[in-house]
Amino acid sequence: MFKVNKMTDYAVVCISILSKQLDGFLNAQEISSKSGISLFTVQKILKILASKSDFLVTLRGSNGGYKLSKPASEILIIQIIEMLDGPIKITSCVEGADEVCNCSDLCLLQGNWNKVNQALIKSLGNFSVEDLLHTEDLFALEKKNNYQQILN
Amino acid sequence: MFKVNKMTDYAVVCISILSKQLDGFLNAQEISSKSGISLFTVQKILKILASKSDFLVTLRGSNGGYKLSKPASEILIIQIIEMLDGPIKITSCVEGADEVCNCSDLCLLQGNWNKVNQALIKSLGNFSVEDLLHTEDLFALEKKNNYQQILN
DNA sequence: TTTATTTAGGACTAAAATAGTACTATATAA
DNA sequence: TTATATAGTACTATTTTAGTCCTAAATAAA
Repeated sequence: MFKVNKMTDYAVVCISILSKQLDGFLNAQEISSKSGISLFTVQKILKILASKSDFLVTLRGSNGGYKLSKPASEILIIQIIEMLDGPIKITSCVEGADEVCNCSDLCLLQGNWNKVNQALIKSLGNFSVEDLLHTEDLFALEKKNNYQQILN
Repeated sequence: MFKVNKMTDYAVVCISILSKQLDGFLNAQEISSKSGISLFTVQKILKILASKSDFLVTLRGSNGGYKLSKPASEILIIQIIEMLDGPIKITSCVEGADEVCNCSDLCLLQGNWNKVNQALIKSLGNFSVEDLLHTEDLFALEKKNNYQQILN
């Protein structure tokens, strides 16, 4: 199925919990308790985010843990997907894909999935973690984030 | 990684080969030869498409095979993805997903991935198989297919 | 300085999804 | 009647993802 992995889903949950913590650090155990996600999984995800992102501050030792250095509105869903799921490449025919296209030079479509891929990246780029915390009118959201900037 | 399966990719190749055949049927063996995709795989994909789609005509027996009943410009990529990959559900938290959300009532985001999912579906809905056969300017393509119909 | 605490990094195992192959039944044209 | 080609389904192998665990390093408090 066409989907991101569960880690990405969990990551968004962890980040939204952190976004509600305004002072001090939250440790992995606390995030696990608040989210219902297993401690092992929370640790794994936060380790990856801490090493790859620029929005997570960590502190070891007593009273240590994690905190955000940016508001949830500035953390994009697509960043999280790329950190936990790798780059967005809808098929192996997309430009820059690691694998060699199975159809080699017989493939009629070489490179053209790239158009679809670019459209998906643009779409995903419209959503921040904050956007997932509230139910808003979809059209209003897209118009605000996307259509205006492209058409102006 | 966030991607559709290889079957979808192969399917688009098969359909584009069929779209170039204006008269009569092409059988699985011929499509396999023209595409470089293994015969088993071609057979598997065309069987699925034939049973689920409304654009593929089949004929058994000598000189049988497959032909399209629609031009490639009327066959959408999203239809192929849904036939071979199942419905597009970016995470298990999306409305109508089979699985129960792992975070249960602790999940802050219940249902809100749906916004992202709808945006992806809208994006994918802009592309036909025909669109993948030619290299066009992406902006022109999106403007033609999408923005006008939404903003008018 | 020592100890308890907490993250960092990596390795390993289990589970799930995908890809690939094969077999039998059915339909069709020659 | 026979050769041909798809339909439907089942099975196996491979790959990917999810989940668990272990040791090292850093930090704060005792």
